[in-house]
Amino acid sequence: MLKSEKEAAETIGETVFRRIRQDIISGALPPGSKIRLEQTKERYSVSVSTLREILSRLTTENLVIAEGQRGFEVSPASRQELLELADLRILLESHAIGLSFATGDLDWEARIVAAHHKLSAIERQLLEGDASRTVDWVRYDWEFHQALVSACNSETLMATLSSVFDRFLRYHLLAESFRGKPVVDDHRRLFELAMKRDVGGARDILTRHVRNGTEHVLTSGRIR
Amino acid sequence: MLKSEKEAAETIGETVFRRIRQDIISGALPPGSKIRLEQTKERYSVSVSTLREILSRLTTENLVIAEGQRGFEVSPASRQELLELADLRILLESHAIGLSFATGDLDWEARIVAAHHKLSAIERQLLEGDASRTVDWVRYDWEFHQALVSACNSETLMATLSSVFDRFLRYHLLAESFRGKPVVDDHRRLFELAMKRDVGGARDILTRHVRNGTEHVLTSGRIR
DNA sequence: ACAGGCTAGAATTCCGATAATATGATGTTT
DNA sequence: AAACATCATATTATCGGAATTCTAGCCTGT
Repeated sequence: MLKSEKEAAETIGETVFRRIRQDIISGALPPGSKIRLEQTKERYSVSVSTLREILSRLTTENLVIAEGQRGFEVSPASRQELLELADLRILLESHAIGLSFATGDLDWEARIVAAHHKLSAIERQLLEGDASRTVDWVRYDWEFHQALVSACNSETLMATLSSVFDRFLRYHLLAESFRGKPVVDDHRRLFELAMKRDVGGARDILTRHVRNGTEHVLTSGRIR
Repeated sequence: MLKSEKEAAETIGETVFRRIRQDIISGALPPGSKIRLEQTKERYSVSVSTLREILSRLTTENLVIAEGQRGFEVSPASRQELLELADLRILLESHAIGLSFATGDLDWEARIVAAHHKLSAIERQLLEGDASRTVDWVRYDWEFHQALVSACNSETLMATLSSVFDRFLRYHLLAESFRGKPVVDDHRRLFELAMKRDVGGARDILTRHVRNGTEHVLTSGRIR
């Protein structure tokens, strides 16, 4: 988890991988759209081989679909998948919260305090109408939720949750609207409950948080 | 040449992907071992590009690790990961059992009956000492557990569970020994509880089932 | 020993070629 | 007009090889 010194060995594939993944999650590459290799390799300035490598990777976490001899396409968005992801996120994150709250030490608390501080600062700006910070908000939101579970002591759980979270996030970014004050309140409550190590309470808030978010995305009407 | 139709839709990459994945799970490619591209591409008769594509895919589910400019290696096995996988399997499969038991119809019951029939037939042979069937047992075991959750109605959950299951299975195959009668009894109980739609009971058995399996692997002494 | 540099081997990336397949247009039959 | 066959074009899947960069083992001189 310490990634200090030897970060220099970044390969092109790795970099572009993150870029494409980001573009899918953010909606820059819209759901269901065909990914033509010649065209896309220009866009990201990589060769076909490297591009295929990247797209292949993304198929494993279902952000991209590879069909027989028909190439790749961005995984389509469906109401059904959104509901499944919401369910899974609640399951995984609730579990992780239980583990994390039980063993978190002072460093863990500090991470949460810090993450919530940044998050709520951005949220204040958002509520005041400064929409330019939504990109930051997305990152800080994830970092806050990650901080909450960061003491769960299971790489595997964190990785799985992370993938589910990102795929869930894609639907929110497709809906293109910040849910507003209820979200901010949820985060504050989660923060307080974490400090009190109230697992049950946190789980309840989280569950509502995710379900309301899902509802919000669905009623925004951009998902079929 | 004539094209054999059913098989034509499969790409080489797909085929070899499954083969390599299988070889990792079965231990033919041992944990922690370096994967030299030139050498490995011979072994599976594919080009470097295709091989890299495949290995990249496997990194996403943590069966292979790609390190900076240092190539690929089979993900090492650790006591810690085994415990994490066990935990995650219990979490996911218990949840899926809840969903599945609630909505399973007659077809679902039939799938379980069929799967358990096959599984127990193999297990009888195994108990009588016919070790030649372990490969089949592994498949039928998974098919039985899959049948149990097959009515959970969540592709995402099934896919996640499937990956966790396989990675968990790798540890069992490394331990190289069938646990014997307790496993058979667990399966019979799970079968009966499924027919009775007893979610709580099934979850209890499953939890014990997985924990005992983990214990068995750990005491077999092949994992550091 | 050991620091530094050299070198053989690997990995990464790109490119061009080829065969197989899909797509779309065109024309023909019913 | 709908269904079907045929063919040209576009795209994919795969391969082998070349250029570049990085790694790791080895050598050498101190």
